Amino acid sequence: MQLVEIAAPDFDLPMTLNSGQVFHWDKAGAGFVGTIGDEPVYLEQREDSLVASGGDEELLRNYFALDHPLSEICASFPDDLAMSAAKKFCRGLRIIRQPKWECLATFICSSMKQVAHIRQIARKLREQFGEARKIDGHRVVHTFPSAKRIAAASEEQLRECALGYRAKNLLGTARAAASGEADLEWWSALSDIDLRARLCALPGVGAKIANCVMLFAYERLRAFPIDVWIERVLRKQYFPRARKLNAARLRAFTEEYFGDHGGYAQQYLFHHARMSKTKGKSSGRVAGLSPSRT
DNA sequence: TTCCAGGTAACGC
DNA sequence: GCGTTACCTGGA
Repeated sequence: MQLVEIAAPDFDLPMTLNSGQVFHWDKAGAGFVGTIGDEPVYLEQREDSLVASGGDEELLRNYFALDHPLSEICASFPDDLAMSAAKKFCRGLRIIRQPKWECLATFICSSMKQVAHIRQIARKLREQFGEARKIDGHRVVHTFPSAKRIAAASEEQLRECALGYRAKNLLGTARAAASGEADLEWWSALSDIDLRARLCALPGVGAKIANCVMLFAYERLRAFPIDVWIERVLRKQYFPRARKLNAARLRAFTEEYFGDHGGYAQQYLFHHARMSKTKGKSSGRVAGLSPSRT
């Protein structure tokens, strides 16, 4: 088999793949199997390098954003307790560059779902509508179905992938993307404001999902998705006594406080909060923060 | 078993 | 504007 080894300093592969930005990588041996675009790939981290079977160096470097100046990005984070703890915990976590349609479609499926379930839905969509590809001639993975392929399915067929009410939204968005009415590639040229507006006009896409897609597929590193995890952290850390704090105010705060790399800061806070919660069984609090009062 | 989750969009005030 | 509610499903 053809192995590629590339230098990958300041990079933590398992953490990056398990941080809730991408949902299709499966553990396999000492590494992971999945796809980058339509390329089937096996990946493994060996100290400061990334070893891959399938895919070339350029593809890997681009997908994992190995060119992001991580230390500079981290240095630009605001200096506070929650941020420092998250920064320490998430060393090597990178915001990757995902294919636009795949990212958009996956996040439409994510609403009101936990990570484990999003993974299941993504897997079913791939198995049902994607194409099988072999890695090293044996291990089979499936590509993510094109917008055209999803658009050709019926809502009923999509519901069989456990999408529930999301099926209608996914189908609507797939049709818009397949017809060219929503030209995801062309949208790269838009400003953050305009891009967000276009995304939010698609069925099943609100502010949160639009921000996820902007961050994970359009490399808009300021985009700051606010979900229930992040909201808990923000409230606890930055507004401990605020009685009323609506979405608009929260958004204004994150925009100003976290700045140009807000998306990275968000991802670090998010991943740290999730991992702290699920690790210590009994303590339902976020590590590094004060316990919640009831 | 029952509850509710990493959200959106429609509705009522 | 702002808060409330229905929408599907399966894991805890």
